[in-house]
Amino acid sequence: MKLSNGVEWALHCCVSLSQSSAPVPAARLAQLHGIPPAYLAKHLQALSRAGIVRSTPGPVGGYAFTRPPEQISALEVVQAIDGAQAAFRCTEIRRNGPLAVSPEACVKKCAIARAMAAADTAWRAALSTITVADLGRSIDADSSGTALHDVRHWLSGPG
Amino acid sequence: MKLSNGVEWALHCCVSLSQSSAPVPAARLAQLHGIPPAYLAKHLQALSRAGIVRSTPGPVGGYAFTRPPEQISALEVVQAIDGAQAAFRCTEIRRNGPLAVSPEACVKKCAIARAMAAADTAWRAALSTITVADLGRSIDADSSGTALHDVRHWLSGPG
DNA sequence: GGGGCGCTACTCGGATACTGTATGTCCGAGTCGCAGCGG
DNA sequence: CCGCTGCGACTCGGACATACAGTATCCGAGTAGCGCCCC
Repeated sequence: MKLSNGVEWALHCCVSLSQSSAPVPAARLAQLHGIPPAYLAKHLQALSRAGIVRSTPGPVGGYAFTRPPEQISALEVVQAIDGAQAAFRCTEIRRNGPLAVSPEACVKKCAIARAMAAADTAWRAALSTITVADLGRSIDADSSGTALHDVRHWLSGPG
Repeated sequence: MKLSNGVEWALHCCVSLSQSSAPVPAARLAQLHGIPPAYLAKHLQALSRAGIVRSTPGPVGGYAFTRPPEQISALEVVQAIDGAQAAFRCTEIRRNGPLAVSPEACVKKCAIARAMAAADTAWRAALSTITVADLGRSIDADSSGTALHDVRHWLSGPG
């Protein structure tokens, strides 16, 4: 099991975006984080499709939030990039082999799928309690309150 | 993010193994679940390397538990197949770009990595509370108490 | 008849191809700002 | 001097290659049981 690399990029970009009221181009976000611009654009498109950010074309365009960062959970960002489906997918092997379970008895998910689903729910619940604004505050605290200011200043500077 | 298919196979095989005191060959487990024998063998090797099962070569050989199923958690099985490392891996992009964080300030994991690690811990905690014996009991309850008996009987039957 | 030995069949284990997803890149469609021109 | 128009540059968006991990398979090494032969 491996989480797409774009998840990390998207979360960092969301924190950066929360520091700018004006739209920020994908290339500028990529430059800020030192990552491939074209590939980051692909992931930002996913955020756009998920309704987390809104894209604006044209010279002063870019990406901006559709809502305040307090209303955007880390779970939303992760699901936008990685998909909402659970990591574990039951292929119903209980219906195979000499002791196959009858289809009528399979209306209920099998115990193994239930256990994995419960773990998945716990994972998503943990992510849903954290907002982009929380992440920004934590990062700011780690840097003694300079990180967010620097980002804000850099984003407002010359392109 | 996608969990290997072998996780499902391994969990089902563990429940089946818990019903046999004698070693069970990989081919027989594959037949019971209707899955590719050669590929299942690969995953059983992983369980063996993790110390969950013990392999015995020879005509009456096969795989058997090293401990009672009450002492084997679903987390152990999942980690044996999928690896113990977390799904999210921080690539430290905060150290890139024009606002790179100094290496001395990176002794602490960044807030985003901490958030993802917390979610991962919740996921693993949920899995660690469930044992192979629990899974067997749940499956048995779903089938009104016939499933485990059938497996036990089938495994003791002719090969 | 009993013990030793060789053979056979069965098991696991790792090395070897193949497929699908994640990664990375590119170019085209659309849009806004700005400069130039006319009134 | 003001408004309109055309151009240009910049933006996103999806379509196109590549690398790696999961999937699937095979054959060789090792072991235990069984039958046979010898004593």
